[in-house]
Amino acid sequence: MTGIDDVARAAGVSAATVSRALSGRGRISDATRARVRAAAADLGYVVSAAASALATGRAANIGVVVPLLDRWFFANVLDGIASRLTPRGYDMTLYSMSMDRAQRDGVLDVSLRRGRVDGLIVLSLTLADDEVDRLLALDLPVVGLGSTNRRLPALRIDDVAVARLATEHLLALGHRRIAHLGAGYPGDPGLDIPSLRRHGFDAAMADAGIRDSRFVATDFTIDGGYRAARALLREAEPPTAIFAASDELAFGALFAARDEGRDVPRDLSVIGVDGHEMSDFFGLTTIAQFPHEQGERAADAVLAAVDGRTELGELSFRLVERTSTSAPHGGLAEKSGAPAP
Amino acid sequence: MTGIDDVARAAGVSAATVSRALSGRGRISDATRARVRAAAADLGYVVSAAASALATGRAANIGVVVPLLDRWFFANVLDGIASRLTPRGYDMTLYSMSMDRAQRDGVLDVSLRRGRVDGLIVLSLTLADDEVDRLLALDLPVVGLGSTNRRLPALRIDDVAVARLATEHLLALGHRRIAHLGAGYPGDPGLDIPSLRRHGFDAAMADAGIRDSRFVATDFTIDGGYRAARALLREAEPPTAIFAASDELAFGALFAARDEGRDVPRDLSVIGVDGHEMSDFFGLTTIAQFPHEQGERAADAVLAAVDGRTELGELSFRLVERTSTSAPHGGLAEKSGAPAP
DNA sequence: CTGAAAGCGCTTACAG
DNA sequence: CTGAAAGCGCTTACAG
Repeated sequence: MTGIDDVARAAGVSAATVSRALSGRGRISDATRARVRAAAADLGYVVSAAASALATGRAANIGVVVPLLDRWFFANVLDGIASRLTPRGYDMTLYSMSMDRAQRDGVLDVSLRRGRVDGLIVLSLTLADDEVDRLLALDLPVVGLGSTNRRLPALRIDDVAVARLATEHLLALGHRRIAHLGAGYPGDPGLDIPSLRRHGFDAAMADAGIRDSRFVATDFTIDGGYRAARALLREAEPPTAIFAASDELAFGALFAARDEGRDVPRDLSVIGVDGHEMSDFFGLTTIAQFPHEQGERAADAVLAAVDGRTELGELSFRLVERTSTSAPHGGLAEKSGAPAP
Repeated sequence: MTGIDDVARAAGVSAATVSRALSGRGRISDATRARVRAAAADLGYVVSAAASALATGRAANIGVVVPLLDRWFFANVLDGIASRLTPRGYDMTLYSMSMDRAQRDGVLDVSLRRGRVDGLIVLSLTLADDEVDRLLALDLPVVGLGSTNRRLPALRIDDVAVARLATEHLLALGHRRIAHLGAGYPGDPGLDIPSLRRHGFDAAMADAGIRDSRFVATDFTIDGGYRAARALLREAEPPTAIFAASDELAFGALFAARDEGRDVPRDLSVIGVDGHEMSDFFGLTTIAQFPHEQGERAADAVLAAVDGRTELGELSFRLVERTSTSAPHGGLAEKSGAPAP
């Protein structure tokens, strides 16, 4: 590998000068800088990550803690993060926090303590309290995204408002028997995303004077949504509308409706959350959020944090109406307000 | 940060001994090793990645070059890779090769030359010839996966056989008017995956004595499949079956059939390639491959390559029949061989 | 503006 | 089996 001394020799200067010319730090004459850069480009020299990291204490690398790596939402966030990190010379190292206890411990107690990263973006939804402690003890700038825990500095969406918006959309259409598909974590303080969405749902229903709302906890997968919705549709008095806490859950509900012979939206309205790339094909009404942009903002935020600045804030969302929601079939009597279309 | 000297002091030995005790390299007494490890655990000491990399020349990190980061297939491969790397103490750094020329150059000429990784897994489908040159010039162990270029050592699936299997499935059902949805790269040597699949398709059709097969090039997305299939279905003599080169293309074809009022499989049979997590819900017949397992094998292969060993080989695939394929409607006359079911 | 030299935190021949 | 010391390839006060 060609090293800094090779470049110094080629440019007729010292290694110190090469370092200054390439990093842009310290004073150096324009002529020298140009000569050194030309020599470096010529030799295809690139500063060694390890040596530079050791000397400066900066790794030029951001760690991203991800939950399972295989969900659509996270793939898009990652792409957004990469798009902002690369141009600024940062690499991105992934740390997968699976369900396996030993694995999680390894990430928290070993991998992340190797000093390989300057900052962390945490995408993991479900961190135990002691895991948050250990994350914070790393003493690394951290930015949570979609984070469940209030103790983590994070970029957040107003999940209560998201759920309210979705529920009120259904209520405005005239639905009264509305079921919510989400998740429930035992022993949770109730401030995680699924809980917040459930709160928003409950609040909207309460405001509408409806007491008997249904909630079903399942996992955030198509299959989870499928099983939960299928069970609901087989009840004596099935809901006329489902508010699913994610688009993937909603897809499952759509497939369930199909397999139970229900027409959407005539027999069942379905609304999701995410703005999944496939939601348009399903005609799914959803509360869209923007994962790619969220990734970009998270990247900017960690980089700011690495420089000692704070750059957090709220993330945006938007109702996207499509064909999976309408007034309940034969339910005009239930509908207060606007006349049927 | 607690360093090696802190541990040495705590254990009453030298830094050299601590290093040996923790790395497992070099001879050391069991008692000393145990004492040192206890002290390290006690202090929460973890070897600095930068210092260790600089001293040994090994980064304990594998780079993964990915195309866009937002396709289902790659997300699963990544998960598979991570599952094998982490337990062996390796981290995984992602390098996104987008469509942007400057970005790709940055990855090849700068990021990957920083010495941050010991080996590379290349998932990128479309590398130009000079990009492969530069990749090879890195002088790093490389393992391609789903790789387009024959000059890259890679784990491969027999794409010609995959396409043959899919096409022959359709032929065996009695289809004659079969269209293939794939991709075409201009100026390509014809050994990339889409081309190989097309070759397999052509060969199977030729063997069946069919000369007028249709091929449509589009991009490997749901939307690409949707647009291509929709156009096909509007032709005067639409195909009775579509072989899509990926499940996402196939999903698009399924949505197109729906929007054109065609029943699947009565009016149109559709077969894909991948075994996408949603294919089951769509009832999509497909040639399944196993991305998670492929990721695991790729990880094992780079790690072997880092140690100077070669561990490549062929990847497996399997026909999974579901409800999107059947004999063509009213097409029994066309069917040669077995009687109708 | 530029160079010599110390130092970043480990690892590993080399001695013993 | 263990320690002292050189060295990995940079960066950055410190002089000049």
